[in-house]
Amino acid sequence: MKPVRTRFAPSPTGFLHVGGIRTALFAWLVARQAGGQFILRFEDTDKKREVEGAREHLIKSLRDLGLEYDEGPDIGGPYAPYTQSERLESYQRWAQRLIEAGRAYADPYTPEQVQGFREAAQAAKQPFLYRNHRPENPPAWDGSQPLRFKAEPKAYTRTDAVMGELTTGPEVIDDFVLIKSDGYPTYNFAHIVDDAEMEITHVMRGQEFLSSTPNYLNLYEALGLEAPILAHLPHIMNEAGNKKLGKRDGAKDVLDYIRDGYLPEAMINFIASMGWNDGTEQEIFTRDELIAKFSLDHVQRSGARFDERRLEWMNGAYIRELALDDLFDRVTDFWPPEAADYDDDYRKKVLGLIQERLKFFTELPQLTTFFFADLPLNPELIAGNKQLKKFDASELGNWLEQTKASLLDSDFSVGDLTDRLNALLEATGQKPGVLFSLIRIATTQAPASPGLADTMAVLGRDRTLARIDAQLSKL
RNA sequence: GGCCCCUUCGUCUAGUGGUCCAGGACAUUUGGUUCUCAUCCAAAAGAUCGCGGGUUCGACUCCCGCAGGGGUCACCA
Repeated sequence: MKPVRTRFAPSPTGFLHVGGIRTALFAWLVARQAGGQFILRFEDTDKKREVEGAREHLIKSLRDLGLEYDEGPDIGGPYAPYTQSERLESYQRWAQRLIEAGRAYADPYTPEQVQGFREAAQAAKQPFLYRNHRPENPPAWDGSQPLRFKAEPKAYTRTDAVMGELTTGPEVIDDFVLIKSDGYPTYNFAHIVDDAEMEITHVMRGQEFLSSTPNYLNLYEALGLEAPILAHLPHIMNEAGNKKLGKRDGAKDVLDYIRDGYLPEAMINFIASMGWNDGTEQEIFTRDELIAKFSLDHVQRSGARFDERRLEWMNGAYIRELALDDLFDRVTDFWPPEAADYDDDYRKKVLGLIQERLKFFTELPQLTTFFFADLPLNPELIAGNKQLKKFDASELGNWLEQTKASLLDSDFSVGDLTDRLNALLEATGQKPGVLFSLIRIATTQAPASPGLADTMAVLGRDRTLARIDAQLSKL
């Protein structure tokens, strides 16, 4: 049996959003599961649309998400080059065969003429078919005109690895352009040649190619090639669910998610779960589990909406499972500037306290700044607290004084702090909802914070007492 | 407009003729976990399985029609 070889073949026209990365992911999973190869190929046959820096960006996206490829433009491989603009002789060679077999011909019309045909068809509410205008005696192809495929329209019934059995009639088969007048092949031609030469066994691509597939099948036959296994993936829709996710309406670059502190493994898990599941109730899959359990025939046929809240939940779930040291290494670039003055040991203690609250890393500053710097006193925290606003300043001040007195000779271990806090409850006769709220606000000035004793233990005696004093002076 | 594909809780989905008056997860709501936020635990609410016909003893599951949505009809991929 032939080794499984899959490819991801983007055009360097921009960044990768979740839809694009999912296509890459599924292809990667199929290859890894079979112990085969995953290949990156650049389809840069439209020079007008090319975007500067897109290649590097695409490569970085795959790398950062851990979708390593075995052959590609930057690392080479046995079928190099992996960039279509460097493979022009191949396309010429295959095109020549087609011409000799009478299956390709020069398009004698001007673009305006073809556009005229198209508009006429549109006006008549008919689909446009170039072959209705197929020239009887086309000129010899000299490279200055587009080279067109001479199709042999027929019906097809084929099996798609995801969509199942698909049927179309001859009316969808047309004479499409093989090689453009600028000398570059079209996607339609180039991908077929490349996939064949690179011995690709499975083609994963978006559903938008479903309707052109019969044309490709016709070309495979003309070329004497066997078509690879085809898998058309349903679209990922935008949040409103009314169209396929696209860069135009705000689809985010996957690298932006990484920059915001989403974990690659969570991204991968989440993206895989849009349109695929293993038939059980499992939601969280490690990379290795995905590789082991993935199957194209469990891929959904309908489109899925992209729900960022679910991604947040999953990322938080992954963060919680991380060993503290691992998490610490990953958040290096996300600390608030105030943290610069503190050593790793202190930061790690802080991180340990907020780990279960963190959904993505850019939240780190809002969750931790008060551990590193004194926040300005916020009177609203007390005035807006439904438990505390009932009491007047002298009562609150009195409790804070008692707290201070008790804390003075604490060793500030979590255990001792807890004991003293509990004793304070007795001494003041107040409920934790009142006393602890007051102390928590005084010592953090933050709307939310980890447990009181834990927080004070990390803050330490000097800072805790100073903050209580500060609160006292402003009651 | 032609052709193709799709259609289960708000969202992601399980479900391949009976075990489904439909299960899980996210989100939402409520309660508990000595304060807040979060975690965790428990619970609630949430889908007449797009609609209408068949087939069958029996259909979310099979067939037909319709509707809605998406895609495609480029010298873009």
